[in-house]
Amino acid sequence: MKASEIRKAFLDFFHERGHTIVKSSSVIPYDDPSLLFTNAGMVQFKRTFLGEERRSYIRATTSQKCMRAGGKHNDLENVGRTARHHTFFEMLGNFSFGDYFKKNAVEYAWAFLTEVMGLPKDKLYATIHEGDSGMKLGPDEEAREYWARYLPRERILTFPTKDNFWAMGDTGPCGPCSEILIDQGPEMGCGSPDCKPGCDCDRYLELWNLVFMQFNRRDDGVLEPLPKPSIDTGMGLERVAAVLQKVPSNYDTDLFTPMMAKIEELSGYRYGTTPEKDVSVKVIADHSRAAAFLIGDGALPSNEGRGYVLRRVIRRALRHGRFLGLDKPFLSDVAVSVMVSMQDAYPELLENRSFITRVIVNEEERFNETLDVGLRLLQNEIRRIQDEKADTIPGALIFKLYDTYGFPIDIVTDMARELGLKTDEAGFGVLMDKQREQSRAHWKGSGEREVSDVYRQLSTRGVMGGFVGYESLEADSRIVAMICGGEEIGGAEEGAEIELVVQQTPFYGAAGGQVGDIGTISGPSGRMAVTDTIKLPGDLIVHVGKVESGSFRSGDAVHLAVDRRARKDTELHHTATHILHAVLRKVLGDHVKQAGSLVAPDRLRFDFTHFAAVSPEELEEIERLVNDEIRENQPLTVHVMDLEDALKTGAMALFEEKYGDRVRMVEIPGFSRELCGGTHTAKTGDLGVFVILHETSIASGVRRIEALAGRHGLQYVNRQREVLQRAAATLKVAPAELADRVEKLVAQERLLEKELAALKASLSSRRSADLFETTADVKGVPVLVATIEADNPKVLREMNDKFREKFPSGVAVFGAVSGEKVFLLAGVTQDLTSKLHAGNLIKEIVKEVGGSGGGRPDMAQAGGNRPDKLDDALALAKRLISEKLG
RNA sequence: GGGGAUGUAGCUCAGUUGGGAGAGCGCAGGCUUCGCAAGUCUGAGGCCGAGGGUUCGAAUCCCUUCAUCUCCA
Repeated sequence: MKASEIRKAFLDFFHERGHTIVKSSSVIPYDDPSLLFTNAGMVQFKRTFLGEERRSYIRATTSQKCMRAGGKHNDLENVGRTARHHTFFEMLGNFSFGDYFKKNAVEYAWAFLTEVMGLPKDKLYATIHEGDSGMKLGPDEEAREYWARYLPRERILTFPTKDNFWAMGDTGPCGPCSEILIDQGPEMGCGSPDCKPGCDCDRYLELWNLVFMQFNRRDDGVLEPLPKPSIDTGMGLERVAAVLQKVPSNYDTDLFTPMMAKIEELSGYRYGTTPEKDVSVKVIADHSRAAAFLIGDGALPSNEGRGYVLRRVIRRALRHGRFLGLDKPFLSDVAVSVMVSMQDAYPELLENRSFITRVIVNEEERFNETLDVGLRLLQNEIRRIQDEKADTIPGALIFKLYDTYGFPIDIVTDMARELGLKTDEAGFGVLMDKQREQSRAHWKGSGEREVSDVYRQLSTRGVMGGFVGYESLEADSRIVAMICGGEEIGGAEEGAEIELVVQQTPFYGAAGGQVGDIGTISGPSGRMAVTDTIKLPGDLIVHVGKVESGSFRSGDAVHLAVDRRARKDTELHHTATHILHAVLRKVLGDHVKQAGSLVAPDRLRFDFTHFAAVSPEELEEIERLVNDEIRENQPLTVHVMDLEDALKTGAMALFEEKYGDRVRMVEIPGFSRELCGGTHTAKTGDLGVFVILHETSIASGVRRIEALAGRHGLQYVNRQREVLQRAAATLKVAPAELADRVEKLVAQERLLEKELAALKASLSSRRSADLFETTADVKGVPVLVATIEADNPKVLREMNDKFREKFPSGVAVFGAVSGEKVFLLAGVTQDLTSKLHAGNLIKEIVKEVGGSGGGRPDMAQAGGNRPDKLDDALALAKRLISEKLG
């Protein structure tokens, strides 16, 4: 049975049993900063399980894209070395949100595995939680009884908390779980005499984990039963496929063979001939899948967070490619085979083909740069080691190369072997462990987003403000909650800064780049200025502001009025953003994708993926095309429809948006279709004008355009004109001639500067010539000690230079007064420094003027703050010089 | 989240108890050449990432911050 058939059979099976088939969410969980990646099927339902979000269904089934790299679940280094470890994988799951519980979960799982998949009943085992005295829990007898309907009791095993109890965090939903294992026979096992279910080897393979979400763990650790227990299950597609296709490793399933074949083709290596090289093939196959999916879902290689994991995955694959003798860019080719083999289930990959391959190729090039830098350092160090007649590359060096410069260890060992050197890998290991230890010690846990408890409780209570702001900018409603300083309050007086939730509101809560509305809320006895509106998970719209006059009480009837002008200006910029997005794709190419956006009343900012700077010509064309579209004055239409239907129309959907089942599609007929929850103008002509302010780089592969529309656009143009007119008026020319005139002036100025410099030079050389006339002869050495005019030390240095030009051998001491400060400089030509050290000399004489200084033997500077004593200092200099030269 | 490293001319980099901002390549011009390459001479080009502090004086020391690279979690 092909993996794609298994995936489909699973979803169909649960669909027939009343489950809604839900699309896999992005592997990047944009609305959950506590998670690096989606690592299980339940991630997209987390808030539903917590009761903070309601869905239109109570049973769901998914095939979820998942990623695990690092952390407790998966060590990157294991990937490729075992039959089961992956970075990217697909998780099949069925979910019940307070609907069915253990009985059906067990029944469904059993029926699917034995009847649909046709697995042998006598080879299956089930495990249950054995209980935990610490949690005051007995064995999960309920689950045992349901399993006993299908399995003999000796094949129902009990496992302790660490294996069979699941929790989302230290507090919150948790419960026992139950796993289904299959005995694949002794030939798949480790051969150990005490091999039994639970053994780490592949004989008794864990197939499916059923989580019985039964309790809520309170802050004090007490487990209280949930009123509506839920079900969350997960079965790795790669595993089931391996079992059903009767192959020893996930890598032998049809999920991986296309990539494996591609790697064989590119490298000429035959899989199965050398165990170490097989590992490399598997690593590349796995990582190319992960890279393709991550980039497809909007991740880009970077130096932190998710992007860094992506970068590492790509680089690991490249390194393993090297082991197979692949030295030219190859990974994008393998990634294409991922896209092709996955096109039925995930067509979006192939649609993004040019973008994904480009990102990978780009990263291959950057990696080569990293290698070059490391290689240069390594070669320098090796030369030093050989000079010192040592024979070992120290662990500290290997560590530094790896830790600081990202230079792979295996390249170091390779080079060492070629040169007959040893490598201190033990020393490296020690430092590596230390680094790990240090990081772990400082680990403060994942930073769960600060949605304060108050709001969590509110959404649990079912409080959510309905949004009516698409149709109207004013509404009457009632206060359902007031919050101040993170606490729910019953009322607030004048001057209080509060947050307010009402039953329905015309205020748009910041989302999708569009900023929150401002405006006023008036009640029976008070008025509040709303300075921001935010939207929290669970569609909770919160008005932030200050009570301007009077007071408010929870439950008050209120009138809400959005600031019209600000909202209208914001809408212009939002519509402008859509037009810009479409135009960018037209001018620059389909690889352009929104990577961030800010829509404010006074400006818009649009970040997008693109690999080069946008040329001035392109920018001009972009600006022109946007304005053309504005003049078309097309009406915008908004359709509310099912997500699936919307996607079928080819509407643009963004990575970072989490869409509900019903979405708004904003359309400019024949020009742009985007899924968007924001607010827009009625017609494109409302924008009036569109002006690009500038285009910059914000990260590798990501560009940013800032622009203005409407009255702010006009204002900007006006301001430019004012500047132009002012400048033109100052120069008394017509604006059109300004540029020419400025160029002329600059040329003239340069000329004048040169003349001035020449004049100054001749003047000072005449002065210095006069000055140098006063040079004394001390024991045959020209010595000049003089006060000159200078307002900075640089003049003294120049004077010293001139002195040296005139006297190839000599001593000069210059002093100057500038305000409250004194500058001193002593110059001694090289041939005399053995007799007289300029630094020592200056240190002596500067004491007279109350300062300090120093320098080299041939040149030293100092400064003090007693100008009246300068003559004393110079007199001292003369004495000292005579002494030294004598 | 924790560590390490790097920001100096258009590019690649050097810059030694804190004491004149440099090299190579590239660029412009002169010489040479029928022309080009090469050679040679001359020249332009730097808030030494940003902001504070210490100091007579900071590219250099201290603090803060930004960007980039990299390892660990």
